[in-house]
Amino acid sequence: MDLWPPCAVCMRLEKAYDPSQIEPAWAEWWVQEGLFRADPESDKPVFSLVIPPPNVTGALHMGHMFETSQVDITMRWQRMRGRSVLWLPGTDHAGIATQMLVERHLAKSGIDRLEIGRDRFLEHVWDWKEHFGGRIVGQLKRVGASCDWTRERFTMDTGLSRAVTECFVRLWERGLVYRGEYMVNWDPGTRTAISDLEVEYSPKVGSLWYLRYPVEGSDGEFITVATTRPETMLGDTAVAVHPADERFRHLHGRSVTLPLVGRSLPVICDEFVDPEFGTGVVKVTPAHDPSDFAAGQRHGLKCITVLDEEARINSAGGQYEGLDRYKARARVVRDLEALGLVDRVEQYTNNIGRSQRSGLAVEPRVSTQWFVRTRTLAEEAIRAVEDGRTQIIPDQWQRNYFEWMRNIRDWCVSRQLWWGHRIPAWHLEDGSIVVARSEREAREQATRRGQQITHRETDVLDTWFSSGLWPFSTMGWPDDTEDLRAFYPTSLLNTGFDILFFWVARMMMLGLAMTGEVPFHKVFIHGLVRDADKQKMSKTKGNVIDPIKMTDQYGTDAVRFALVASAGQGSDVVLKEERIAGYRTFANKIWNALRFVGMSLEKAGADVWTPEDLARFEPLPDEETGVVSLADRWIFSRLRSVAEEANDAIEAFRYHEVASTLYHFFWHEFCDWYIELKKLSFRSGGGLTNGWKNMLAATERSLRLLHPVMPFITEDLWQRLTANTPGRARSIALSGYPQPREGDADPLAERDVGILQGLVTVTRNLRSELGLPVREVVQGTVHSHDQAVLEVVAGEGDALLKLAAARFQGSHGKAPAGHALAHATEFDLGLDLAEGRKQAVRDKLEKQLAPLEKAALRARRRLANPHFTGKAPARVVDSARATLADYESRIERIRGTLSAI
RNA sequence: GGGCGGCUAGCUCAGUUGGUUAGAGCGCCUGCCUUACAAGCAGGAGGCCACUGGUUCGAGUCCAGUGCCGCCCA
Repeated sequence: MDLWPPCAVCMRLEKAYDPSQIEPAWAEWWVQEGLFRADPESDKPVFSLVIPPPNVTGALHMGHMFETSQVDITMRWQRMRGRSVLWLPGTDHAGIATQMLVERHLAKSGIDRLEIGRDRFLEHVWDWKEHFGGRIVGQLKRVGASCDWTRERFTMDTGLSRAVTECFVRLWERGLVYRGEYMVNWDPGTRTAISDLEVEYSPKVGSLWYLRYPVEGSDGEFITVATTRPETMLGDTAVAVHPADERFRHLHGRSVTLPLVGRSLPVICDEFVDPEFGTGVVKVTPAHDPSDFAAGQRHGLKCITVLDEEARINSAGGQYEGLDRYKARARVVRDLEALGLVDRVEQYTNNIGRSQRSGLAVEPRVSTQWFVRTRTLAEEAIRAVEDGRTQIIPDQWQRNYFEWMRNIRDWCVSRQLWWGHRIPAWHLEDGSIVVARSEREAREQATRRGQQITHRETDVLDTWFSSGLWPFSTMGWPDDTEDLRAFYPTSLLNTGFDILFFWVARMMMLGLAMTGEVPFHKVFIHGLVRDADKQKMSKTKGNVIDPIKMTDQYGTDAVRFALVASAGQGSDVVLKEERIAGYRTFANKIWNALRFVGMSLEKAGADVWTPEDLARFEPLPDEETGVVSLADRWIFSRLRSVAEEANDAIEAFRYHEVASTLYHFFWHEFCDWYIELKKLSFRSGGGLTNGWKNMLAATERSLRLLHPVMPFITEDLWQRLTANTPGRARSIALSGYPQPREGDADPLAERDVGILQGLVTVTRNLRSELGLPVREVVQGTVHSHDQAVLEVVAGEGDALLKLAAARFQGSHGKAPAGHALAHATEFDLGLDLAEGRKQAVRDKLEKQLAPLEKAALRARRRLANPHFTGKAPARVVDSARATLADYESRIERIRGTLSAI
């Protein structure tokens, strides 16, 4: 990439940072250069992660962006600190969602999938995938996700499909897959079974109808049943009462007649009946209600299905055949009313289960489906978390995981769809089934049984079945590959709590069952991205903030920073555009700081530096005086602390802490104090002095600290800063992450800069409170008992003049009465002022006195308490004494000043 | 019905094992175009840490209860 022709100092930057000028090019360069390619042969320690594969037809939303930002921080950090990193990207075929999308698309051109047939339809879906599948991948590249794009996978790739078949066959062979007629959640919209997890419940106000069924052999006697779904009465095969319910003892062993149909229904006794609900008598419809289905099994009742795949009444519904379930309901009620069999109707609110996909009310339906037996799989998955092989962070999610796993039900994995992994089962002439890795293998099995294959199973597998294999199917399983050996189990999974059960739990179960190992050692669960009103972002609400739009407008770095800085560990992000704009100004600050450093270096005539100059850990002394400047000692010490905090925070997934630490350091320490102090020693034409070398090293190290969080601007500036440095890394992403070294701490420098900052701040404050002209140099005296303060006053006169516009004399001891105007812990400060300012001084000091006296009173009371001095640890008591002494000293000095002026 | 989380400045949120006068960003007020940045600089105001009780020498932090908000499961 030759965006930057070599120049003496490649730092002639525009005044304002414009991310759109640099980001797309760097994003492309990172991919082209293959900087993030994983090396299975590396002997470095490994850090690996697979991306939660987004839907292949999807577009990047803020949730992806948030997750990607966090992961990218971790991955770039791991890479910079010398790990062999694999970040494996890819996409998911998203069975139902994609099939619906393509069906809708085809419908617009008047094409019906049932007319064109399975094969033609699948061709259309693949076309669609080729056409739109690249979008989200391109967006991930654009926002700088440092994935190994050479390893991109898709859940329907040949290799992954083979893994799906292999897994299914192995589960079948172990008796962990079974097929049978059971009640499942049926989505009449997509006309497929769906799993329990794909049903979303919401309360809906409806009616509770009380229907009267005539008792047989007892003329004129009725029993009344309560139901929310009168149309299902067409499929009733019994009525039930609780065995201990005395009210209905006389009905035991009797029968009733089902109105409209005329069928005779036995009265059964079963404890599933709640005597408190309705009348205490319930109609039993085994084909259309889960608990009725179970009761039907217990009592050997017939199961009469009256609804078809689209929830219309079928031929078993007699005169109602062909009616939609809601129309049928109205007709049934009307007809019963006409017969006087509707006793009454009450308003009733119940929870309606809706399909996550179609939004239609789910219909409990008996059908033949494939299930994974989950109990033993779940037990192993629970154990793996209990014994710490996999750690869930933050740990509150562990409880949810255990709770769900312990109450898990068998997993319905068959879907009546076309787009997905077709179940590797073949039907034989005698109605039996073989499960096999291939049609040939199936034929062999059939032959052994003396049978012929009639056809292959038409159902496909739940999308989450293939997603459940993702951590190892993507690395070549079931073969024993180099990647699997190097990178599996993966180190970390970063994902949202919304798919903890859908995905994480299934990966745990299938991973352990197939590979004998946990799929990942740590799971970090992040929160949701919400809008400014804390609402979930959704297309239907129209409140989505498009990450790509924000990226184009403010820069990826700003969007990433806003996302990670806005969320405490594991908590939701409330995202406002102003916040993103705020971090663009931070990027601009960095840009200008580097612009200034570059310009100044150019003026100084320094243009070439060595890697050693950049990697310096100890500041160099001034060539003439042989002394290391206070500013340099201080910034090197601060860099050490910040490196420590940043490393610790990233390691522990405290991303918001990384963000705020770096933000504060760069802006309020590096820019506000370090650069300002260094300006004092800037000279033209002096070349690359030691002072410059120190600044260069500090600047470069700051960029490296920031890189994982703000990859684009730091890459760009780092490339410019090091353009003429021989032997440097190709990219900042491949340079080292700053590590704290014990010897780099300089507590004396930190103390002295603290004093300097105190003097400057107190002076500025006085200046503002007293209304002194901003740049008028004032004279004054600093009184202190502390030798360190007097040394700073004597040694940092230039800094005080520049930063506080003041010339100070040091004076040992207390200030004479009335001379000082400000009283800090370590010093009194006096300025030479005209008389007229005295009242302002008085106001200011009196304002300070009140809270100080309150605090002193509290401290005094505490120290007077013998329980405190007796029981609290000595260090706490000592520090309380010191604090009180400080309060009292300041109060006394302020009072002294007040009475003297 | 069972479970989980939250309640701290006008807004969005930090606050590690209990220990000085509770922090940040944004917003607000005042003054500055100081030779990197007005997307800037300097200064400032603003808080019964939801409520009640308890443990403790000491509670935003630990315990119990109450209220409100949100989420998950049935």
